[in-house]
Amino acid sequence: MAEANPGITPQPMGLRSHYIGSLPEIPTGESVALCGWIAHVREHGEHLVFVDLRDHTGMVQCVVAHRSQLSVEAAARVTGVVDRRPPGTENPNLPTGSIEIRVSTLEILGPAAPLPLPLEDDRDVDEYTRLRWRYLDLRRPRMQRNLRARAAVNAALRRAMETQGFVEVETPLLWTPTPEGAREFLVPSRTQPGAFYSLPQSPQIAKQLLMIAGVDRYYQIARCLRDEDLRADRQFEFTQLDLEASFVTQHDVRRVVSHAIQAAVRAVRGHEAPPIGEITWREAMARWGSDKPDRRFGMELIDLSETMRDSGVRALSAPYVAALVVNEPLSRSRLDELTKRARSLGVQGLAWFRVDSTDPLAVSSPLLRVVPGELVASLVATCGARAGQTILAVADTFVRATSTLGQLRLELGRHQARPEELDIFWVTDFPLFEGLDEDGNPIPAHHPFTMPHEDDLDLLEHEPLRVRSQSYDLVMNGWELGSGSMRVHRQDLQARIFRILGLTPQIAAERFGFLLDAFRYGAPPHGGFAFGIDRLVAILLGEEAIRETIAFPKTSSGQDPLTGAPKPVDPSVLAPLGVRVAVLRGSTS
RNA sequence: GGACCUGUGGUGCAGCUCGGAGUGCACGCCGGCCUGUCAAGCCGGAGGUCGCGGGUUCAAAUCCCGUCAGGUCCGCCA
Repeated sequence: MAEANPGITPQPMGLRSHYIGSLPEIPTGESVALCGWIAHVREHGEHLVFVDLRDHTGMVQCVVAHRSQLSVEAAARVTGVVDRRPPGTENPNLPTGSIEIRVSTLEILGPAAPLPLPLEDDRDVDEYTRLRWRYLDLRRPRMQRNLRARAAVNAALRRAMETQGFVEVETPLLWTPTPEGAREFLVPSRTQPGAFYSLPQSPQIAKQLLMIAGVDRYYQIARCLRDEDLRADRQFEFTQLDLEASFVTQHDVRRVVSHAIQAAVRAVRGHEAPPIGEITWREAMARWGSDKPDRRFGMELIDLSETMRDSGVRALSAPYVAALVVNEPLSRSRLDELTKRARSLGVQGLAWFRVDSTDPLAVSSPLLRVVPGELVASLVATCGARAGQTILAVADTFVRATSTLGQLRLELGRHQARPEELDIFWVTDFPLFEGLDEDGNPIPAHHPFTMPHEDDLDLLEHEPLRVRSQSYDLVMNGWELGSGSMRVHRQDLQARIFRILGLTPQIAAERFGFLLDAFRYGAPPHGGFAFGIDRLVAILLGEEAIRETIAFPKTSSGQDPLTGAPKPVDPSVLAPLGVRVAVLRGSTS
């Protein structure tokens, strides 16, 4: 995988004269003082002991001529002389493999008890154990690489934003509850007992106020907090590069973001990023069944709506019919599993046609009784399916049919993606709303401050689901890296959208009155973006979970095995906050 | 809220289908030997509430129910 931070070795100070990574460049015979941790000890009797000393820049073999009490992972300081290794004993697997340190002193600065987990990079260790002893887990070279790669990305992003004229402004962590959107973490107020701050899901509203304040170009490496269930790519708290600019178009915003992403790729990978492409939301859904498609492998969906129109086949009659060709003859039991999976994703069923041979056309399918032969033939032809392949088809609404097959496509084909390949592109023209809630009100696809497409403004009241938005996502290797939009900056339009969302003027004023107020005083047109740094770093490093890029992450149930957080607190602590715990356990509703 | 996988000396696993003594492997740890190894090697040793609770059975790591924890996914994530 990529080497993070190649070649950067800090100036030594304090107890050390050199970092281990710089040793190959210094002349033999030079005296050095090295500090680090004892990685391995190899004893050959009393008068020859090899000690591998490791710091974050590398590892070197130290030759000790007398036995002493040594424990693995003790913090140690070695003084001695750099020496060429005797011929035949060089280790080509180590950058320092042609030299060794002839040790004059070896001090144990911090002895180490036997370790509760192995520190070799390639050893699997249970996640709980890793997090329980995170400070040891982080000592592993891979985690050191990850932390340092993340620091390099942060630095590169700051540089990229500064050179593009953006101003870093910090916004409050103690913010006001905004009940739209993600579930929020609440913080009880001591000075106003019974009232609560909330931790921000993002600095969205704050940065819009900064635009009204005349900041013009804002950015921040911002911590965001959302009290939603955790995933491999989601933690309660995560970090975004957040930015916003005034008097700009979405193309300006996207150009700024592209520069930042390219700087981050350079910082970690040491090479240029591939060109950043662009597709519409509709195309992403139609071809890959996802608004964040992984395009590093094929298996594109096929539109069978025309082929099946007026066919009279009930199982394949719906507004939209999508198909996916799998490059193997799936077994009956596998197809049953896939059908179950498709149902669990919310569709009625999964149709399948297995092409057993092409000449003569022999197809297996439970639908052969109801689908005429010529229709089967044209269906197979439309899909371009060959002998030995299986066609999966779903008939439903456009979104349900494509996203169900898109999920199956991922599960069946993801292994084909080359992990080191980077595929980065914009997804544009999202719908403004993604459906209706139980009261029949539209649900914002992005957030309620997103500017509708100018051409679709007339549809807002009567056909809200057809309204496109001026929003754009950035997708990288099948992960949603971030999203942004042009914002509503006019009070009348914002009030209109709140009304369409079903918020009465009273409620809108209560929750967002301060924002609507601000729009009355010369709000500039503005737009911005935010993308997840945890995810960006994970992708650039080839890690599959953002936990690997975070120093102290939580488990999937939101706990921290190292500190034991979250913990109950004493009622005497809660009383001044105006808080009393009513339900200790067994209930979350 | 739901689905699936996992839980066995400090670590990683096998054993579980077909119930029969805590049986096995690798790493680590402790002791001994060893002057050119490099994930050193050789010899010896210690170390277990088979996650927890209940049930079935003459007998449970193994079968059943519940529960807790870790992971992945669905819902959720403006």
